[in-house]
Amino acid sequence: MRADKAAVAQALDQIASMMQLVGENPFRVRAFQTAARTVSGLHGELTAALSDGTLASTRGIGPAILKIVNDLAETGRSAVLDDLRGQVAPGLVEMLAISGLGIAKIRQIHDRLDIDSIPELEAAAKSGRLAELPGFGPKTCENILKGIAYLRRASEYRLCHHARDEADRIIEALRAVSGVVDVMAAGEVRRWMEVVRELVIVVVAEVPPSDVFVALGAVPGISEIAEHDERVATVRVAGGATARVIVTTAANVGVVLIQATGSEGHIAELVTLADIHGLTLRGGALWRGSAFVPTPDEPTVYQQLHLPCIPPELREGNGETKRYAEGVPPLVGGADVVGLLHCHTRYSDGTTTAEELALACRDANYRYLGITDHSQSAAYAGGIRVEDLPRQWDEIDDANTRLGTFRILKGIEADILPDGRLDYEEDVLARFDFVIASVHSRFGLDRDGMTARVLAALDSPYVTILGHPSGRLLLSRDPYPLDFEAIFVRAAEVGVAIEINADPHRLDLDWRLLGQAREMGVMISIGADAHSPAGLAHMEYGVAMARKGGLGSADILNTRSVDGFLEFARSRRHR
DNA sequence: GCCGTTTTCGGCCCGACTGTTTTCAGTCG
Repeated sequence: MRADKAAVAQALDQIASMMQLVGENPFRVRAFQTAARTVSGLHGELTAALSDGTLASTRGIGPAILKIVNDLAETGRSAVLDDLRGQVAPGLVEMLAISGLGIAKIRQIHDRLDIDSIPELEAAAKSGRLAELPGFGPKTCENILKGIAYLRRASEYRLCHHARDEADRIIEALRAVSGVVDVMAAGEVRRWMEVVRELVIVVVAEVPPSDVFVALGAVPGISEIAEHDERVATVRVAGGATARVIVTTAANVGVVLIQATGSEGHIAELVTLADIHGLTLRGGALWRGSAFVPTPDEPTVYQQLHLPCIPPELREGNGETKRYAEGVPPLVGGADVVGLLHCHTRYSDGTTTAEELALACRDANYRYLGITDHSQSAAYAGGIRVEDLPRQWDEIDDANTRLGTFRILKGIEADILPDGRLDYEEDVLARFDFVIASVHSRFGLDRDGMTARVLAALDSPYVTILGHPSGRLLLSRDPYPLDFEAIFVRAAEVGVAIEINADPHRLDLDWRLLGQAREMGVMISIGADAHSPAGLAHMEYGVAMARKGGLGSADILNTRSVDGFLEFARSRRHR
């Protein structure tokens, strides 16, 4: 096994991108893009899906792509991919990530200006050479420069799920080093930040740090040690990511882990508190006068500072030490969430049936599943036409007879149209168990226009949940401007929940706004936005955001039983 | 390249916005 699901999916996407750049048939390209999504959304291991024939019988995977997936899985290579790599400069593929640049423009840039890298493109845009091309004007050049700047800023960060994968690989390698007792992720990864700039790994070792660093250099996948002092090294791992590795002893791991995890603000709060209690937090250790205070774990440190152990998610320096001096109210946990909401099936842009998703949910100990395919206006996502709804509802009824106490609910993710109306007539909306309303188009409205649009949608008595309320796509699209205070006031008033969309590309509502939403009486719903059974894994990120926002079980709509959830949806219709 | 209650070839996702033009190509969701 040389490549996992993610690596194969990435390779298929690369093939699709390069095929576009060489002018391949767009439908052939789309077949590869669909296959990439299908593979990354596979339930279980790729090897299993290959050997038991699941993948071969999966929709969208034909003989040609199956062979490529097989080759990639077994050897990590594919003749098709290698061939394309010989034809297309990697810089051109990178350009596809620049917003506003598509295939046609990139090909023109390459063919007419002989440009095949982003730095060359940037220079041409600045010099005015680019604006001379037909179809390119000053606005286009300006947008390309903006797009390059955005991409560059974004490239300093990684999405949290990618960061966690990278951290896990490094941790695994470090665990194998002789003399290493324990290895754990700290920093932004441990705080569940939605984007991560720096990986930080703490190593507990019973040998001197220098021994660990020597061994580190020989670990497969770690290409160089960029710098290190007595106990800290910065290493580069395969793929270009860097990580800070901090080595400590078991007697001091409490302080080291706290310092490696907390934001600067959190550490500053702790330093102040230490001072108040006659202690000094300095140099990676805790001191009482000149006496070293052993801290074998984090609770010991917080205890010395007269604090409860503050969960890592909350260590942001937002005054949490003051807020939690009396004790930490219990945060919502993954097991508290019993309903899996916001899922797509083949009726729109999902890859499986409602029943297949339901079985995966039941296996994962959920008690109900809310299917919410896209509504009719979302043509690009294959939104459901009104005439197809009864067929989906029949299938759900049918599946429910086989699922025992598990329950599938009939929902919809209805587009909020530019004027704030929803995407179906009221008599159709009334037939769903619940409705998620989301904006998927016309992101360019100004703050007042967008706020009025969303407020109007909240006024529909059929809306249960406002989906991904800011529209942000982390590291690729900024949120649209919205008056969240006005939205929270209205949502609380009319009894609409607001979603934390758990897709790691979104994590929207922003956790920074959750405290305010709760104070204003807004119910929060955690939505998986799953397009396949693999999407169930999103929930961990959604729950983490809720925890970062300081929310407890009672603040979350889908911790309620199916009856409690339905009651929430219904009560709003009868106000 | 994939698929089939339109079934082995011919169709596959389309409407709207943006910036460029001066009637439309390219991009996006």
